Amino acid sequence: MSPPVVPAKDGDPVPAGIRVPNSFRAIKAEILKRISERVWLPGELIPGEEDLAREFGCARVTVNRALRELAEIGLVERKRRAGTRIAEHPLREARLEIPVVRSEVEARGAQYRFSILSRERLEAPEGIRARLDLAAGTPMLHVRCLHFADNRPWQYEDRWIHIAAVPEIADEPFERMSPNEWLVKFAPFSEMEIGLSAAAASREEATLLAIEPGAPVFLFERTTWLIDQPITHVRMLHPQSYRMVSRF
Amino acid sequence: MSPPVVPAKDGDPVPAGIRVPNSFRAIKAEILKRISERVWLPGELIPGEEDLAREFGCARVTVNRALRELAEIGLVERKRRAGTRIAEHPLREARLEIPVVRSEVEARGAQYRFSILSRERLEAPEGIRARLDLAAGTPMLHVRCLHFADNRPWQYEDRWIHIAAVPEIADEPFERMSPNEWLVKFAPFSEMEIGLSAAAASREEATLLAIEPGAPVFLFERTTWLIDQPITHVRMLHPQSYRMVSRF
DNA sequence: AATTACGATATGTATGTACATAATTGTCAA
DNA sequence: TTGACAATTATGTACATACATATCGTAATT
Repeated sequence: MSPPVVPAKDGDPVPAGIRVPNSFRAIKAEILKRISERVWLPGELIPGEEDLAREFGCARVTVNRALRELAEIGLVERKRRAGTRIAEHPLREARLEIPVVRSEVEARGAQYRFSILSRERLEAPEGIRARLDLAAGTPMLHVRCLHFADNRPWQYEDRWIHIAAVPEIADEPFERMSPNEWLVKFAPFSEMEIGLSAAAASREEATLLAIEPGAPVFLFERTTWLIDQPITHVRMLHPQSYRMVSRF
Repeated sequence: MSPPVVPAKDGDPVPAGIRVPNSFRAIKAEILKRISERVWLPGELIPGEEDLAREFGCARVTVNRALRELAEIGLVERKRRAGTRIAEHPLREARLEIPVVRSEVEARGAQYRFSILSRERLEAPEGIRARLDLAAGTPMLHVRCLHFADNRPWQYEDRWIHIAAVPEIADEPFERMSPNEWLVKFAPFSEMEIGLSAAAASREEATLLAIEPGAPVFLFERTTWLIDQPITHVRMLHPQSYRMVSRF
């Protein structure tokens, strides 16, 4: 079923006052419904904006917005001349919240504490520089930090910060706030790349995390930029017991 | 610096033809720039849409769209009456694409192949039942499957399917399509829970993935529901070389 | 003092219109 | 057959305008 969302007349200038607000949401919902009820099958071309607008009794722009937002979450695919079609592989995406370590630990009812292992200004190694697209000799801050939950190692953090992008950090001692928290608070970013993988703990990492060398660790890497200015690259290592969860 | 994005006259009906397209992107960029250059600091209230529209020489709706999209990625916070302010804690979330194994392998330029290790109808063990919230005795389909990239083991999949939720699957031999692909194609879901962790390969898993027992593996678990009907629970095991990436 | 009512205000959304842009299709010529 | 080039078309975006809605401050009421 698909009753017109708006009972408006057809093409005449609407006499102001009978507009139905929020209809782009209603249209979004209706389209979603048609997808889930298999009225429109994956891969199928759906009617054009003009047609849908006529069917729903609303403006084309309104349909446009509904479809645009559905395209954003990957449920439909749109191409100019070609039209809109239901995504073949509803390329679903999970939303992973990027947590502040402290909140994450505290959310589990554990006591949070961190300790700075090292903090030095130096040039980043080739690999890091390449990832951040920075020239040799760029001054960077290297901070290594251990996070605890109830005094048990929770995360080992190895971070490189592009000082020029966050000049205030040069004098930050990280006594009260971990680098993680500091950056979240004072260094906004617009782009981010994350990588998730499993790895075997090196001898040093194993010692720090109080596990056996070679034991599996969960590796979470993150690089962030503001516009195109690299900010920081961080490797976060968790012992095997860690589990990242997301539901939606 | 902030030259007006559009050189349009002030308030008179624009004589059609001198509009600047894409200006909402330009405005977005300009605002991002001001954030990154700390013209506007975190927590600060920025001018209203009306003001910005006047400054940029464009329509309020255009500024609205720019700001709306910035709010979507969490860089600014907007409240009616209260105005727009730069986000204090750009509490961001990463979007992890949930791929179809085959596409994922092929996207890396490798050749995809899978093989079914086992396929049996039986009752699920307690742990799985609990996770899916199903009663003892519920008939389920248990499928174990190995996915290859260029003939090297890529993923070991251990899946439980709630037959009542997807009755058509009872007779599916998975000869041409892997369970993963079949479900993606024919079993829509509305809710999903994913878990990411690192683990040590058991002897059996190690044999299947052609790695050493105890070697680190990347474990990706997923449970899906349609409304509140459980569909499937799957454990996907990747050898250490696997890396899940997301950028935006 | 606490509660309620109300007006002011910034953002939110809908509409008709106009033009922009990408991609497909058809046409014609080499 | 092929390559170049238009014509076509669906989506993409801009704008002026109008109304919707949430929420803050303030004034009136309890």
